[in-house]
Amino acid sequence: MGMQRKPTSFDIAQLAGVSQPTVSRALRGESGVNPATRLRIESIAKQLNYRVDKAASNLRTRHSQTLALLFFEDPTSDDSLINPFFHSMLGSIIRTCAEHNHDLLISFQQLSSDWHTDYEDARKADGLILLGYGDFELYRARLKALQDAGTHFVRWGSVLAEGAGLTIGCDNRGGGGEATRHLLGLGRKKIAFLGTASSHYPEFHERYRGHAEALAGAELSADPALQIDAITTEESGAAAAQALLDGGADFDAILAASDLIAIGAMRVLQAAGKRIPEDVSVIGFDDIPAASSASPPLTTVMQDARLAGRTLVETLIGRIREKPVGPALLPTKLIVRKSCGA
Amino acid sequence: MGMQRKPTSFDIAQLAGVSQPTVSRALRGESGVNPATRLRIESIAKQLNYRVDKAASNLRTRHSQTLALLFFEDPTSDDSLINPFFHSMLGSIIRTCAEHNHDLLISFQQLSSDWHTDYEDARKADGLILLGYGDFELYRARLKALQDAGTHFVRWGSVLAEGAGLTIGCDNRGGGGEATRHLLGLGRKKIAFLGTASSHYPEFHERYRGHAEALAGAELSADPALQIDAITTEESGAAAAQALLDGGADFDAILAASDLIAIGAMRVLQAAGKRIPEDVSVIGFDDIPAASSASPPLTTVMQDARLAGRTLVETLIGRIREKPVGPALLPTKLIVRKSCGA
DNA sequence: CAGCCGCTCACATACGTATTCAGGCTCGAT
DNA sequence: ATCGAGCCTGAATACGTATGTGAGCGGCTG
Repeated sequence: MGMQRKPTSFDIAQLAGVSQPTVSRALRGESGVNPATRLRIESIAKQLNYRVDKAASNLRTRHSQTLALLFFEDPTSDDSLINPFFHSMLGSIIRTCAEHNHDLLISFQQLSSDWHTDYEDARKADGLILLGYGDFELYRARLKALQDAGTHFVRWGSVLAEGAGLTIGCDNRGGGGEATRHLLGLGRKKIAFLGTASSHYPEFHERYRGHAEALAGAELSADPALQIDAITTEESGAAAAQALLDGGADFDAILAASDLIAIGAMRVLQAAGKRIPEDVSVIGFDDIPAASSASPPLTTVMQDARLAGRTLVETLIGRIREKPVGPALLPTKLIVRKSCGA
Repeated sequence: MGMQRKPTSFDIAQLAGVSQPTVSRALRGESGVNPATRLRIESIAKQLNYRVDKAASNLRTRHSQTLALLFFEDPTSDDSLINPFFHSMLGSIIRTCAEHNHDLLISFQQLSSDWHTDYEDARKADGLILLGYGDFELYRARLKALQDAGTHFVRWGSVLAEGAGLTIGCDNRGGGGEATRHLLGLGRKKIAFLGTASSHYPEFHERYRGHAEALAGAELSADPALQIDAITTEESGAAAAQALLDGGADFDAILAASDLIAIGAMRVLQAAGKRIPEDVSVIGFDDIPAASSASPPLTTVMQDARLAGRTLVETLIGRIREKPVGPALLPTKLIVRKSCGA
């Protein structure tokens, strides 16, 4: 009842009439412990509500059974916090960690901080999951440093872009291509792409590349005037759409590099009197929850966030255990809703 | 470059020509260390990329500088994962933890598991943050056990409902009242309440109570036929609205116990040909992101999720440090949008 | 009967840090 | 020169667990 000292394996040992190492072995299910002894120890442990002291255990074993999830963020947005696409991934990561008996630490990181040494070096975690969009060139050096330090980590991003570390990502190129072919199939020929196409943003870059390849496959070519930079926020999408309108170029469809961009763009287009999908077909990317409740409901290239989270965790754990693991390219799926006019 | 052993405070001591305790003192900023010595030690530490071993430090100090965030969930929903209202709270919790130099563990919990002994007893965390809706009666015994065990914890919930532990919550009663008075002010008199009003769900119960009190203040009384149970999902809201329609009772407004309920209900009402807000005014609760992008944009009672997260963390840390902290009742704010017809 | 093996267990120790205690040093005052 | 008062520092130790090593014991083989 009162503020007793937390029971230790020594306490149990004494009560069970054995030594502390035997308690440790028994509770960890090691073989070579007499079944009767084990049972006695387990019973006493349960009765005392004993828990292995994680700190002591970590110190002795030199690992923590803990993964750290690091979100990288724009220092600018102090409010939106987590990109909605990562929300469902987060849930899946949490679940998968629990399945594998790992704890999960979570934190935000500025690209500029010295996160690359803060977790595994301090033995807070056995491995790192890196999440977040942002200028890839800012990561590159850090990733290299991480790898040189022998840190275990996986990241969500562009699998094709060369770069240090184990990367899990979806088939951005294939997804971009499929979306564009769908628009072409609807008879659209002047397709704008909203999203930064620079290689500094490899995922968007690949989506754009798939888009351009699909155009080429239809004997068309990507019009530079129809590509407008945007990062993955509604505001940026709205700004891009406005820029597109202001530019005066003719277009009958939009492929947005993310759903947030698409939603922001639709808002601006509708405010400008464009009907969706009659005047302009719109397709997004990600399939965040807001996509299906947008008006009109947004056709989009789905990334399987649940599979993504699971793959990240299991790949990381595999790597920690020195198993042979490699990067993974996850499939995308076109979800057809009203916004493209199918 | 290679797989060197991780440097320890002994390594630094040797290089600096001092003893290990001096290194520990210097790096922890303890007073009573010669400034020159301290500088030398700090320089060597930085050069070796030294990090204090958290496991050893935790073992020695007997605390972990870590908080654990426990989400309680319906075992049923394996997909939606986290209630959207908690998303922004999560971001704020992560940030506030970082500000106070605490790490954050996060996990999902089934109400039935033995979570109440898994974290602080194992010294994984110094304190617990409990989040989640659910039948309060299922918590009650566990909370009592937690408190009896001397565990440090705070929970988000109904501040008014008696129960063990330190609770932070918003003014559900006041918010419910304000929403209903607003509807009355618009001339609505037959206001339905969608949400479980039972005391098993204290937060909804209080919102309902505020609603009923506001009606009483206008010489009206709450019609039992206009209260329909619902939990905080869109599906449940849709089902409740359908039940309301099927029940045949006349109504000209809806106060939903959460935004998700409101959004689900609006969908059903609109499908049934009701115009919002012309035929039915709708007000939600929470102000999740989807509220402002619903059609029509949803009037709602905002809970300040950012303040909530910050308050939870700071209260918990205060409690861990044995400072005088108490429960907190956070203010709500009515956000008027189109759905109520103001 | 000697030697061996398998089964259980206890002894000793290591993990890396933080903290208590005591001692050496410098400096100024007498 | 002596002494006390700080100021720094080092030696010793504890935190609780996991693991390498070896001991006792009974049974078995040759």
